[in-house]
Amino acid sequence: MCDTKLMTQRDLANPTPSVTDGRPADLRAEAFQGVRDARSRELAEDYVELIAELIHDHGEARPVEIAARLGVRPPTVTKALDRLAREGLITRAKYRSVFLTDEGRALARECRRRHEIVLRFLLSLGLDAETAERDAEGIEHHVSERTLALFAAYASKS
Amino acid sequence: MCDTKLMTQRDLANPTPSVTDGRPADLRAEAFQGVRDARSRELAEDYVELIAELIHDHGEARPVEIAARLGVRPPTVTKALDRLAREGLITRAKYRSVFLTDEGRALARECRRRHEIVLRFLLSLGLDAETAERDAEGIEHHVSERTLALFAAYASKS
DNA sequence: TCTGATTGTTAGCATTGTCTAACTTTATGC
DNA sequence: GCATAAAGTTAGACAATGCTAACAATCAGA
Ligand SMILES: [Mn+2]
Ligand SMILES: [Mn+2]
Ligand SMILES: [Mn+2]
Ligand SMILES: [Mn+2]
Repeated sequence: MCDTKLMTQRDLANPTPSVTDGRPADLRAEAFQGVRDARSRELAEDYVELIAELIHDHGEARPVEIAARLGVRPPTVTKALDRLAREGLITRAKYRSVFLTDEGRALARECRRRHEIVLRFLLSLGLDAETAERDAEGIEHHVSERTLALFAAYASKS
Repeated sequence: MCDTKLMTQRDLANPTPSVTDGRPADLRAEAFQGVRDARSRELAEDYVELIAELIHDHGEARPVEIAARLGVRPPTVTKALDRLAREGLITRAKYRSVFLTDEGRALARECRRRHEIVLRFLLSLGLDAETAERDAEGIEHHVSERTLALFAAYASKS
């Protein structure tokens, strides 16, 4: 009943399938896949970057401090650190502080570099420091090397 | 045994607790919380933006097409659409195409606007179209209104 | 050296977001 | 109109990411 104006399938059989605004749907899908990949790396990136920073500034990285900086609860950190250890980015012993592996250190350096380029770029655009830091924290995980190069060029030339 | 050089807790009691590079840890945590919030909205944003686009271009939004564009499997779309319906962003009936609610339409418009500003900005910086589209797809979810304004200004003035 | 405070882990729960396999419904083409 | 193809859903698995409550280990101070 009540067959109002519900459209049925294949209502408007499109002669040019899977193309929108010039780009094939394939490429769109690839873009989305890339974003999903980046999202899956975000957490590890923020953790190793923060751990490196804590080690640099305080000599060590303690879970309680990581939790405070990230704004999450300690058990969340425990679980995340277990994952990072499984992925070979950190080493740790129960109830001790956290260490970066060579791989973790390399990733941390890369993340820090990206973070700083993005942050400096936003600041050089005229953004206030707090908003810049907030936006950079999210954007940093989604900028390609190519974009990063343009950001760096703009920031240094301004 | 083997008590090598493992540091113990409170090794370097820091006199200035919870401050790094000038900003209180609180603000850092807020930034991370903001990124987590943004991440939790990403999926809904991409879906409603895509649904609006499909309705505009093809007259309707079918799950199979959504799946193809996003590069995910149909059951993933079914589940996601159920969530969107629960959140009041879309309406749908089994085996039928998807419709946006007023709220969904408003969100879609907002997302499209952000997407386009970010995209145009990246292009005006000199980025190639494909990379720009890829980066914009991720960045769009992490730009504040303030940053967006600067992006728009830069793009129009270049 | 106790002992209380702090730190960290474990257990268990919820949600999200992805998949495959199997099934159902709808559409298409003869 | 039926048979097959296409689209969509359901069921069930799994990993990630968060939480609280409860317990365990460590540290720090008297
Ligand atoms: Mn970040
Ligand atoms: Mn960062
Ligand atoms: Mn997007
Ligand atoms: Mn988008």
